[in-house]
Order: sequence, then C-alpha cells, then structure tokens
Amino acid sequence: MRDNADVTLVDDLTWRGLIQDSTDPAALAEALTGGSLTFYVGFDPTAASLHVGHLMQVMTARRLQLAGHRPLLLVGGATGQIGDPRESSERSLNPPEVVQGWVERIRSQLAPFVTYEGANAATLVNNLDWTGPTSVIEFLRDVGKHFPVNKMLARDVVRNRLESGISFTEFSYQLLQANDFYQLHQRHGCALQFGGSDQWGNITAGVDFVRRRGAGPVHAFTTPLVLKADGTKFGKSEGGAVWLDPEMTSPYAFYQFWINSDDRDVNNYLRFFSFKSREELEELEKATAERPQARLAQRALAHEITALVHGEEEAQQAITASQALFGRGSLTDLSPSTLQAALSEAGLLSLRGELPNLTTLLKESGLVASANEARRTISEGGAYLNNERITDGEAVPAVSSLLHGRFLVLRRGKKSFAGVSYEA
RNA sequence: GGCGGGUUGCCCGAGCGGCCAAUGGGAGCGGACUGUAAAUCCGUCGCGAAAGCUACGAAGGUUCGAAUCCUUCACCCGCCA
Repeated sequence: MRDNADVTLVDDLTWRGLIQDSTDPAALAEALTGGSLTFYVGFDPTAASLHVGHLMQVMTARRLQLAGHRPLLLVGGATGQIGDPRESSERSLNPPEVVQGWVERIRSQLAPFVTYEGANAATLVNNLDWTGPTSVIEFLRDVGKHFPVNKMLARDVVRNRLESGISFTEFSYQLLQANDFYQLHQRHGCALQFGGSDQWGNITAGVDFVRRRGAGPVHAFTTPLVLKADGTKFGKSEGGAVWLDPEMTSPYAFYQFWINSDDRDVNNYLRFFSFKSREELEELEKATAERPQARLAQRALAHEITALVHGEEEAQQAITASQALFGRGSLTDLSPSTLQAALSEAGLLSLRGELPNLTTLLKESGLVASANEARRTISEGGAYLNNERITDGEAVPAVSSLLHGRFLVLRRGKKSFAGVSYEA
C-alpha cells in the first residue's frame, strides 16, 4: 500500500513542478518509495515571521509527510546568527537575543502545518542545539577539514561576492548548514534534505560532507524559485512582503494577495501550494481558461491557502469581507454586522467626538502615508467615501453619510479599503 | 602602507557654486480600459494648509548663497607595495 502511495508522490511532485534539482533521481525516487524516510528542511530566522515565499518549503514538507515521510523542521538558531550570503551584499548581523525571539515565533508558526502524531510524527529542531556547544577547535577539525576552499570559492554566490566583498562569517555559512545535515543524519536518521533552489549549493555541500564522514547515503532536491509572469518578485503586495503572521499581514490582506494572482501565474501557484488532486486542478485550469473573468482558480487558491494558514473561520471572514467590499451591491444594503466585519478585516479606525475632514481621515486610516499624499490622491480622483469619489479634501463627512449611523467606508484606488467607526 | 576613483531620493543614475526638492529610467501610487487580471496610454511621486522645514555618507569650514569648493572622519572600489 505504501509502495503505491509513494510512487505517486514522486510523480505528483514532478507533475507539480516542485523538483528543480536533485541528487540521483533514480536513487531519490527509490528512497521515497522504500518506506518512511526522515527528511529535513530549514528556515533561518531573518525576520519575525515567515512569508509566502516560505510556503513553497512548508507545503512541500506537508506533502511529504502526508505521503508517509517523517519531517524534521529546522529553525536556524545558529545559522540565523551568521547569515547565508546573498548575491547583493553583506548582511548586517542581528543581535542574538533578537534572533532567539524570532526562532520562537517561527517555530510556533511552522507547527500547524505538520502533525506530531503517528509513526511519522514531525519534530521541530534547532541547529543551535548542536552548533552552540561546539568549540572552534572542534569545529575546524571535524567540519572545516572536509571543506576544500577552492570548491567553496567556486560557488556562484561566493564567486559573485568576491568582487564586492564577503566576510569570513558569511563565507563559513555553508559549513554550518552542511554540518546540520550530518548532525540530523546521526541524531535522527535524516536521509533527505530539500530547500529552495538558491540553497542547492549549501545542500550539496551537506550531501558531500555526510559522505566524506563515511555516513549516508543521503538525498536532496530543491524546489524552483516561484516566478511571476510580469517579472516582479513573488510575495510582495502593496509595499511589503506578505507575511504569515496575522498581526503583520491580516488574513483579509493575505486572501487578497492570492485572489489578485495573475491569470498566467495562478495555475502554477495552485500546483505549488494547493493540496487538491491533479484531476481537480486540471478541471480548474480548464474552467479558468474558458471563463477567466470568473477567476475560479484565484478564488480556489485564495480560499485554500488562507484556510490552511489562518484557519477556515478566518478564511470565511476574508471571503465575506471581500464580497461585501468588492460586491457591486450598494453599501447601504449591507447589514451592520456584515459591514462591521468587513471593515474590521480591511482595517477599522474608531473615532469619537468631532469628525475630521476627509484628508485627515484618509491619513488616519492608513490608506495614505501623509496629508500630501491624501490631497494628491484626491486630486487624481483616486479617493472614495462610501464608493463616491471625493472631490474636496477639506470637506467633513456629513452625519447623514454615516452608514447605519456609524460607519464610513474609505477607499483608495480600486482595491484598498479602510473603515471608520464613529460615535458622537 | 602609498596613489587614484567613489558615497545623491525606494533602486539605478545625472548634476559639479545660485535657475536644485534636485534631469532621466525603474519600482510604487492614481486615472482610463477591464475581470479586484495582463498589456497599453495618461498623470503622479520628501514633510507641511502655508510660511517654511528636512534632504545629496558624517562632522566642521569658505561664501550673500553649497549636492556642487576646502578640511577631517567613516565606508566602498581600483592600481601599486
């Protein structure tokens, strides 16, 4: 029974386009077919939250666990203090206590995506546990000795950084990650690592290291970088990154991010992030190709991912709010509770006393960054009160414009909403 | 250690004593068209109601006046040792 399931796992991963590079494909497929395999994927704490870019790894880990394999989810308490070299420039080090705080948050963020029950229960691990106690001498002898500098220098990222400069600290990063693989192999019998395609160098360094120390064999693969058809970076929306933390990106904003997916990208996203079957996805693709304006694919994607990350209840609220705000019915038709819920999702500003003018309201609501920007937006015709274009920023909303005697709906452009809840 | 070049707004990049809140491109934002899509076209893009304020790596100085000249410091990049 397992055999069948696992054959389809490899086929499924391949069909979804989730395998970019891999060590010997035949050996990998065999390992994934031969029973429950322990695998690991790592996340470095470089911010207080994971973002949608990380979902590629998170979802893939979940996929592997659902197929019967055992996940080790690593949060890099050690590597996060060192910094994986990036193409552009040296990172600035974050204070250890800050990194420590991020480790805790990311651990709890990862937790819900896998299960800790059953034969293939997941484990959360932290590389600080074995890297922290290691002495420099020990590290240089046991780990460093296995790394030819000429090979390390040949890595793309390092080679590019030789021009602009790279510290020894970042240069050493790959030794830490390579050692992680070995440690997890020894401690937990980990035999597979995967990661983003930018991690290929670090990952293969680990595979080599395990072999040089006479252990293994171990396997590895990478997932592709998520590319957008318009060439911009995946995972950004109005301004910043789309975070998994609901305090940093509200479930509503999160839902909106997905529902705004480009037609040309949405099928890829579904394959990468959705757990629907191949048949269901092909059905959706077809329906979307026939009636793109219905955006069935975007809706399915946004619903599923939001529910998985924030829970079904939050997802429903985001959907309801989106329908209320983007629906073509009049705002006055919405019940007070629906309106309140929708505006809370979008961002609700509570006011009492004197109502300020519209320019100030736009600024206070966070729809614009400054009063200048509010005025500019109004003069561009991009600011709306209760779906009516605002022409005079100095005007103060009439009491009669309060919906249900309490609410104002502010909008900037086509998609940015904010609410005001007012009491005299 | 020596010599030379550089550090400009979110990014790239012009400017080299007043006309510079700073040319141009990209990103962003808004409008039109649409499907809360793409492409395209148009507009806009430091803060402030305004006076004005803050900004061209940092700190001083010269000058009626500096992003532009001088001094010191920091960082980066070359070449030589």
